[in-house]
Amino acid sequence: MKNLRLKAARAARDLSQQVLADMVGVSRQTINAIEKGDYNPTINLCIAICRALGKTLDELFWKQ
Amino acid sequence: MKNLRLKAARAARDLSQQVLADMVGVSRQTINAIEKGDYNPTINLCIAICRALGKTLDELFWKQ
DNA sequence: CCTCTTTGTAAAATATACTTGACATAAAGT
DNA sequence: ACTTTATGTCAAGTATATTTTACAAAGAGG
Repeated sequence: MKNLRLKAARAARDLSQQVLADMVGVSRQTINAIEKGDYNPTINLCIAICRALGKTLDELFWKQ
Repeated sequence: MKNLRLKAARAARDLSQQVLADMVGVSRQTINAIEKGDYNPTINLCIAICRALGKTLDELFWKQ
């Protein structure tokens, strides 16, 4: 399923997928795939994304 | 660096690495490596571990 | 002692996260 | 019209997460 919380948090900071990808050191396609929900990123990448967006793991990646 | 919060949470529930590994569907070595801090598990595995131990991502995997 | 459980560790193989390069589309600006 | 930016998607390759098999050491209990 899509990760809309991530998409929203990125939008709230007005960052493109490309810019966020550069900030965390991965390719744009990786960010796109995570938002699309295709796969299963590593925890270190999730943490880097959270830091870039000023959120925590629970806020962006925890599934109730 | 070691993940001592994970080790402590597992100890608090009196689970061996093997039993936790079975609960979340990975090998014992994978749990051992995560506690040892060798590597970088996927987010879905982290979530499964959190569920098994009654913790959240922030409690076990967030780095301040 | 002996056995069983737990943990630590290692090497080789397999599955999959992630990259690179590319193409398509839609929206915004000139 | 043309260009630029943002997003979506795909296929082939590379890096690495995870498995399997195996061995060693320490502690608990019989």
